[in-house]
Amino acid sequence: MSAPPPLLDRLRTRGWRLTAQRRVVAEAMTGDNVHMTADEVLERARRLLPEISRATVYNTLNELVELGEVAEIPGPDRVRRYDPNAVVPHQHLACEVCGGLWDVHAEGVEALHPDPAALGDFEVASTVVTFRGVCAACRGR
Amino acid sequence: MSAPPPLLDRLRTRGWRLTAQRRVVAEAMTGDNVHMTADEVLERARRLLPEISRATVYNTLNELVELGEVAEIPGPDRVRRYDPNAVVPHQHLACEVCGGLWDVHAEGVEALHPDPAALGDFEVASTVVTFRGVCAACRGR
DNA sequence: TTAGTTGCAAAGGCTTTGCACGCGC
DNA sequence: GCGCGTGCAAAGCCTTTGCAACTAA
Repeated sequence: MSAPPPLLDRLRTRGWRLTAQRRVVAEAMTGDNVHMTADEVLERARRLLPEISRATVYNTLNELVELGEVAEIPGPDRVRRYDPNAVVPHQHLACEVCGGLWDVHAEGVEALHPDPAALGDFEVASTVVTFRGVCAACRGR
Repeated sequence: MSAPPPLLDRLRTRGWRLTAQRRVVAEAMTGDNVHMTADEVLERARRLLPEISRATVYNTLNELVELGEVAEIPGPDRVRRYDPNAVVPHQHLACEVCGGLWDVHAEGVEALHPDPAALGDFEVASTVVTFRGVCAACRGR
């Protein structure tokens, strides 16, 4: 059925100061199965607002991450990717060759718990599951 | 009791060309101090062989990863960490504040499988599970 | 011998920062 | 008007690379 409220609506509600740049970044992040690098976000944002700067895209992405609206995904390469779908729990397929990322669902994630003995005073906030391997495109090469 | 399965022996068997530098990197990776950054490996290696260069440490670590003897762990920060324990499956606790990593074991990892419908032609090689949160030391601040 | 390894320094790629100007509220 | 947001360029950090000298097998 209906998805959670659009990113921009959620942000407005939270009193986020709205500028053309921020709107455009949020718009660039909208959509399904989107896992863009900061550079890809910049590229998309520039189609809507050509004067936007790289620094602003980085600033805005970092804020969205801090607000918990967007998730930062560490992948096999060192490039950060951003997942607008932070609200809906899901897992990822990560290609070790091209660094690409795709959403996937897996069962049993909630059942995973670290051994309490080894946990000590570590406070777990989230469980990240990633299936690493090689994507179809990279296998063809 | 029995000596740990020496990384160096495995490598020799595989026809790895053995140099002082490589031996020292392998030694630096041995032990319980298990999730070092390249810089930390360099520091330890230098205690044993002061002339070793940073580039050689990077080269050697990358080789060990390619050989499957060491695992590269992507964390919340962009710094790569190296896990000599690649042979024994285990999971990690990752501190989002300081970037620290600790081994932990969790049950049910083998039972995780991505939804085949979304998998397509992606070939899964391994399943990575990380519990993200805040470590005891960082919570104290 | 000789192919593979090392060290140095420089380059590379991604991200952050300092500061002056501009704009939403 | 005030204070936060933006843009630019430069710096920062981690990692890789080019190349000449060296060395294990």
